[in-house]
This record gives sequence, C-alpha cells and structure tokens, in this order.
Amino acid sequence: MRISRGPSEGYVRSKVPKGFHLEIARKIQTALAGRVIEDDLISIDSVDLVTGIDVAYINRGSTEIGVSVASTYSISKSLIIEWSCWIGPIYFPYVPTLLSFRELKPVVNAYLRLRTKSQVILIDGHGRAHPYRLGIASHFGVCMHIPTIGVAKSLLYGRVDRVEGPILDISTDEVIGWAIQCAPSKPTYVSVGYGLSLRSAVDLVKRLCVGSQMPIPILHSHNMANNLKKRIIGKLMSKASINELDNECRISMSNYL
DNA sequence: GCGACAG
DNA sequence: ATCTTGTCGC
Repeated sequence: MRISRGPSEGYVRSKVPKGFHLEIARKIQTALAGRVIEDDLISIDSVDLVTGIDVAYINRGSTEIGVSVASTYSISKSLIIEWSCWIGPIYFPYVPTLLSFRELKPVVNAYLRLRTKSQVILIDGHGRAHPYRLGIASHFGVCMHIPTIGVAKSLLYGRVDRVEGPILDISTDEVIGWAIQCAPSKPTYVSVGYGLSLRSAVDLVKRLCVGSQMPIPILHSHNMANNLKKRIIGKLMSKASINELDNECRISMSNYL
C-alpha cells in the first residue's frame, strides 16, 4: 500500500522562480484539464507506431542543458523506426506539479523533429494522475491534440492499495490512473494523457513493457538521451556552443533516417 | 509540527 | 533527474 498527497502549496511557492505567478499557472492547468478527452479517439487495435519521449539534464553551476529524445517504435516490425533529438537551455527548475513548465518545451521540440508521425505518444511523467488533472502528458496532448499516455516510475498524487490496481484520488476516490508491475518489485504508473481511455492506455503500455519498468519507446529515448549526454560532457556550454551541439545532434539523428 | 514530492 | 565510491552478483 502506498499513499501520496502531493506537495503542499507552500512548498511549491518556495520553489517557484521570482516573477512566476502560481495562481495563473493553476488557472491554466485547470482550464486545460477541462479539455482533456478520455475516450478513444483511435482504435487501440489499429495502433502500430508509438513514440516515447524522455529528457536528460546536464548541470554546470548556473547553466542547465536539456537533452530530449523522441523514439518511434513499430509494433508490427518490433523495431525503432526513427528517433530525433533536441538540445537546448533549461530555465525553469523542477517543481512537483509544475513539470510541464520545465519539460514541455524540450519534449515538444524533440517530437516536432520526427519525420514520421505516430498514433500515440508516451511521455515520462503523469497524465491525469495529477492534483490539477494536468500532468505533462495531458498538457502535451491537449496542446498538440494527439493521443498521449503518462508513464511514471513513482507517484506524485493519489493512493494505491494494491501492487496492481487503480490510482485513486485521495479525497474523491476517483480513478485517475492504474498501477501495473512489468518488472519485479518495480511499479509502473499509467494514466490517461489525452484521447484514450484508461483501459486502452494500460493495454498499450503492458504490450510495450518487455520485462522492464518502462515501455520500449521511452526506454530507447532514455538510452539515446544519456548516450548523447555522455558525448557532450566535457565540452563548454556558452550560448553559441549549445546551439552548435544542437546542430550536431540534428545531423546525427538524420544519419538514421 | 514535520514531512510527503512526476523528472 | 543528477552527483557519486564502493560493493555485490552474474
């Protein structure tokens, strides 16, 4: 049994940058959450191409660099058919419940560089399993109008009573996601991002988790992001050099088309 | 009162 | 998530 209530507003306020208006951010999240569709916009059985996106970070004093990768997996071919990357500066800190404000830009940029568009996007993080019902997966889905699923390794908000079972809202008992176990002793938390039912989301993620905590598309993006990161570490990070690194990564991803 | 807390 | 030494297991 595991319980999480999410961070207090006081804690969140203390972490947010000066000049950032939390009350406005909450209004945006609430408004966008109201536009989330939880029905199947596509038939889950017809899905073949699934994209997974992940972001790695490089920290050096005051400068922070984001390395994002999007990988598209073909279920019928059992292969990653394409991947893309983006490298750029990150300005917003990690604040629980506000992950979108930090990661949405790198996630979207990596996605937009894919040549072949897929039918479903898997994003590391939650979807509806969020105190304001708008985790990064839902934020991405509502903005891009593409079916998305949130896949996380730990809980941000909600209650889970069984190893495999529903993620319930602490106060309303509403089902906001589902916990599954694809890897021994390692939970995988699935929640609707946009344009899919929870049932379909869970089915698809289960199909893509081959004995690992995370599904293949996200796993591949995670590995690629870390590989790129290793090649970058050691180099300087001025404004111009960051842009150069981004151009280099664009070239390397083009070589795989 | 203290601590919880996606990546 | 990232940083980071030694340690355990295949």
